[in-house]
Amino acid sequence: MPHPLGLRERKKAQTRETIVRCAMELFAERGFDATTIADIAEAADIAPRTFFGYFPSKEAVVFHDFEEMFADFETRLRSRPKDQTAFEALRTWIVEMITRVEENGETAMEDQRRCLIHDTPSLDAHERANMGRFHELLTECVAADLDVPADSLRANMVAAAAVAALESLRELKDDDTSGPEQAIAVMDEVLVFLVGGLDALRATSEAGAASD
Amino acid sequence: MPHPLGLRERKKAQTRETIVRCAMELFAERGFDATTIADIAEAADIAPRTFFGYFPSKEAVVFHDFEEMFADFETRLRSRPKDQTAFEALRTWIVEMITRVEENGETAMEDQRRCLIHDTPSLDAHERANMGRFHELLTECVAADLDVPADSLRANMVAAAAVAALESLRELKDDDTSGPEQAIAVMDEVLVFLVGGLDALRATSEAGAASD
DNA sequence: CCGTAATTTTGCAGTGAGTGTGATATTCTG
DNA sequence: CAGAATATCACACTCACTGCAAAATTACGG
Repeated sequence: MPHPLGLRERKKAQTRETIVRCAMELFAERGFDATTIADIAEAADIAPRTFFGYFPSKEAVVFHDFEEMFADFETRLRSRPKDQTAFEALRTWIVEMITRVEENGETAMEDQRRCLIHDTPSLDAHERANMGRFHELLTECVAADLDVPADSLRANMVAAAAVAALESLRELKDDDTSGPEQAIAVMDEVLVFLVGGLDALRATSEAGAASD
Repeated sequence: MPHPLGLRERKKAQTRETIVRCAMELFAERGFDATTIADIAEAADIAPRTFFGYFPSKEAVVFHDFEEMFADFETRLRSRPKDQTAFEALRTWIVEMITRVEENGETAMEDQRRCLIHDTPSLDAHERANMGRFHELLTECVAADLDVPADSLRANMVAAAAVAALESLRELKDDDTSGPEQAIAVMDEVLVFLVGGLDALRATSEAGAASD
């Protein structure tokens, strides 16, 4: 048993990577909309029909690692120790994510991808849908932390601010030498904001209850 | 001069309304994806090609009033009195919007539209892109209010929470007899949260500056 | 090493959104 | 009512994406 995976699995993984690499190169060269499936297939040396055996749509190539990433986050979030808040879990995860990207020297690639997404409307919409999933998941867990219903406004706001910070981190990264330090600083700032806001809400609701 | 608008303009407006009405009926009956442009064209008694003279895409029909709405909000926001915050302008606008919809008895139609958007991925993505425009605009104006750069984290968070409230309002509306009162209550809660959060940030930055 | 079953790749035909173009019909202007 | 402006339409096209069945590839038992 010399191989951890059979020939089939290895070839599939390899083809998938080839598709991603070729597609991203073409997108960078001539833009997302100006690149056809046929172009990608030719560059990756596969039949156009085969592309759809690997990805359900052209957009999916750009977000090829999202499902994995999201699943990882969800697992960590749901299996976090009882004394850890959802926000803390998010912070830890983000720091690890950034560290990993920098270790692998993928910063340039990530930047390029962000630009592509930013100036292609259909990709931008897709990205927002992805962020929406983060938002939903976070709302649910934040609600549990705060011991309020999952559709409550404050859980929703807290999650929204956290997601905003996440987006803000992406834009910040190409500014200068980032490292995880800046991310930590940002998340700390968010935490102060959220705790302050929640305290204020608690204060007014207590005052309201006292005056009743 | 018996007519405020020429025959042409009137006919165009009428056709546009017919398209919207027919399309929304079909969407409600058989779903968005199961309805083709050809179906809509037949129902509205126009040529399929003519549809695209009125709307750039099938999705655009569902959001037929967004551009107008957004432009209205932007105007109000940018021309608001100097002593009014962006958040106050948002609150006023929302209350007017809700009041108008209820006066016209369009609540049922709005609900139906929300459902359609919610369970059609492509529409959901489009909706999120629209909300993104609100977010950007609000971020810019909130930043001006707070006297911080437009790409600063706190302006972004404040705007994100405000947008979250906006979304939260839509889901809340079909619960029971809503009226503008609930919207006002929600916005007040958001305001408490935001002010509390911002105060906390100010407090820590002052403490940090003092300890330096 | 070989046959066969499982799986992957591929070609082909088709649906549906959206665009460019030029002809035809309608409305506006003088 | 003639002619300019504009709206509608038919036609042909590109491209994303799907279903299907044949062909190629890989895995496995003997």
